[in-house]
Amino acid sequence: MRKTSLAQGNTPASESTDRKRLQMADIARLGGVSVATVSRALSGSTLVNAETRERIQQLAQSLNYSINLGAQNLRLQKNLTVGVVVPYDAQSRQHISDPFFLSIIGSIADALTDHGYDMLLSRVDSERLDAASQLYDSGKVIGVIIIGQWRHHDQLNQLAARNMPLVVWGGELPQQLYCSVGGDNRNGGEQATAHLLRAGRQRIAFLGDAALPEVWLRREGYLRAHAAVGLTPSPELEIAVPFEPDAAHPILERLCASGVAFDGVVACSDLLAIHMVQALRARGRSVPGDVGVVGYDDMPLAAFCEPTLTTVHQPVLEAGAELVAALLQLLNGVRALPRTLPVHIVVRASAP
Amino acid sequence: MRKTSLAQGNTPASESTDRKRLQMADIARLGGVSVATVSRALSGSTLVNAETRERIQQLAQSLNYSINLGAQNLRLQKNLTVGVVVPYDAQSRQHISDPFFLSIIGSIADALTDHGYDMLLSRVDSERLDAASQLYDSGKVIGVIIIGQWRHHDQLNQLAARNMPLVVWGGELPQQLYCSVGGDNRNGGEQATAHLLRAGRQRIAFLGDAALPEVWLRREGYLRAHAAVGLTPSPELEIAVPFEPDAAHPILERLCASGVAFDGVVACSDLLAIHMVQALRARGRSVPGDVGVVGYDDMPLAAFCEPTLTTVHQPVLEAGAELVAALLQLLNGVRALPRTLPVHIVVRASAP
DNA sequence: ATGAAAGCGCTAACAC
DNA sequence: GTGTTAGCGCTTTCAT
Repeated sequence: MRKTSLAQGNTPASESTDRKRLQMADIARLGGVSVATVSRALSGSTLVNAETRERIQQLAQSLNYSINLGAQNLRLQKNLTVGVVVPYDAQSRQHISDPFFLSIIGSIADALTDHGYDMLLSRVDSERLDAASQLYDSGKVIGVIIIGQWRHHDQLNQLAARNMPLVVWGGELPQQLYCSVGGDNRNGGEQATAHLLRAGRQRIAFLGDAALPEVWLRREGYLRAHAAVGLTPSPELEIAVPFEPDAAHPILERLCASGVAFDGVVACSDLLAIHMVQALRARGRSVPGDVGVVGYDDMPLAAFCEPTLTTVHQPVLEAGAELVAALLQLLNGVRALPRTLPVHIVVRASAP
Repeated sequence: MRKTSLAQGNTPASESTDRKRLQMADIARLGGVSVATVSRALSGSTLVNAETRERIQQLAQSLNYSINLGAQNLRLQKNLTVGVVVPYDAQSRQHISDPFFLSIIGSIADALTDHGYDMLLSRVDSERLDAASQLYDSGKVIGVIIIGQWRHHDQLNQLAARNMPLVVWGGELPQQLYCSVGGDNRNGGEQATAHLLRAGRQRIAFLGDAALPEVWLRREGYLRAHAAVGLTPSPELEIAVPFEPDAAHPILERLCASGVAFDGVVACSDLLAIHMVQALRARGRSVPGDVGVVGYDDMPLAAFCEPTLTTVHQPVLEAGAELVAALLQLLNGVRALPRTLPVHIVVRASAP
């Protein structure tokens, strides 16, 4: 055990060069006071003489000293770091790339910053969402925001049951123990579908993996919109497509080649919509002439694609704010109810 | 001072409900051994009896116990968290929204995850990049990656001088004390400009804020490409435009309305390029007919815009990996040299 | 108004 | 092989 109580000893191992970090004992020595006084001075305590306080603060500042937050947190049992978990697809080891995901991360970062929290960005296997608990159990973060429910509503429920503060971006499901915040997927799916039906389209394909709750809900909207006009869509029009473009593309091409007839498409992301347009045009079918395509998310570039995308707008900025607000509630021991944010269709060229 | 050495006391304040966190003492008590043994067992030490080790590990696992990393880090003087700083524009308080930025965050997240590091995402005022040092001084992170140099090469140099492990995404500048990783901006600007010149365009506008080093370098390429064919671009063709679309748009419109003649545009981001196309078309000028437009970044959607964008491709995935690799080098006490990654133009419809 | 000392949850040197 | 104990950098009670 090293004896030097002052931070003079070279930091061992790992920190190879002499990156000795300044600590309170150093400030105390230099200021000719005790660590206790430094601690009080830096926290602005009135217990310490105003003149001394001032002097110590200056000293610390001039040396770029910052209180070691690890130690402070340990002592104070506090922590201002929130974990934001972005699942990745284990099979494809796909990178975070969907513009919508990235936007929402940005908006969460902003909201957390506004409230003085730090954001620890973490990736976990989408099949093991419960791995997120490690962040919490190890005390690294005080709560977690997970982007998307993926296929594991069950795991999310278990996490919440362990009473880890948790908010999930996704759909509101029956018997849900965790707090979710999400767009109104059912209504979004319905609006998208109804829009196509109103335009006289009859055979509308649905692109998305209904094993994901959000997609499942959109599909319900899709069915409901059909029912509202006395139709039942043919099952062959429901195509299970993952969100990852690379994995999705061949499936879309197969669909176009399959001979299954359709004149409308409801895609569960703008990215899917764009790839669908590509696949269709590659086989000589026009959009929106032969087929009307509606996307989902209204990503920033949706208005600049070719064709400009008709799509269901999700309120990204509000999403970040709401996710964070809900988590803060939980941290205050207040029960946070799931929240469904309104969505609306934006009509552009891909499905006028 | 609370006396209970076992974690039975309710956690005070902030944690309102009884979210008492399990700790080593609890496992020790339940396992009928000392904390030291638990510590050794969980670290897989062979000093402890194999059977006991096994038993303690099971016990901990079954209770979802995870070692408190704050305490462990304090004791071990280690830390596996890297700060990733995304500056924001103070005036506009713009959100992170440029797809290129978001992509690079994603690629850094992946690279850090691959190396077992956590990523703390933090936003700072782009006029106070030196605020990033607080992350380091407070021991929250062991090193920092800053996205972009913005207007403060000087502040970055100061940070590096304090010998904080720092890597910056941006251009390589003379007298640079910090390690930068970036695309070859000079060459990128040159390729973009040369491409337009080759197509017979004569008056080429340059869109970007040359106060930013990366833009400055691209502008050098722009000038060099002109020089190579014996031209000197008119100064009125250099337009100082910020990256933020909302701030940029009016400037672009003013340019189009100004009567300044031009038949080509080199934009410093794809987003700017797209907005430029909009502004031009709004005034009845065609792209690429009347004006050829080249973007920068080759964001994922560049191939799907209208018109599809001719643009300078930046290697995003490689960028994340290189940034992280450089930081790891620094952490190992190895000097990391600035690195300039090759870029190449991708020719699409906006400037064939 | 200031300092000495205990302890936040953990690890490791030193006993036995 | 296991327990006892000191101490990582900080805050706060208690004594002065």
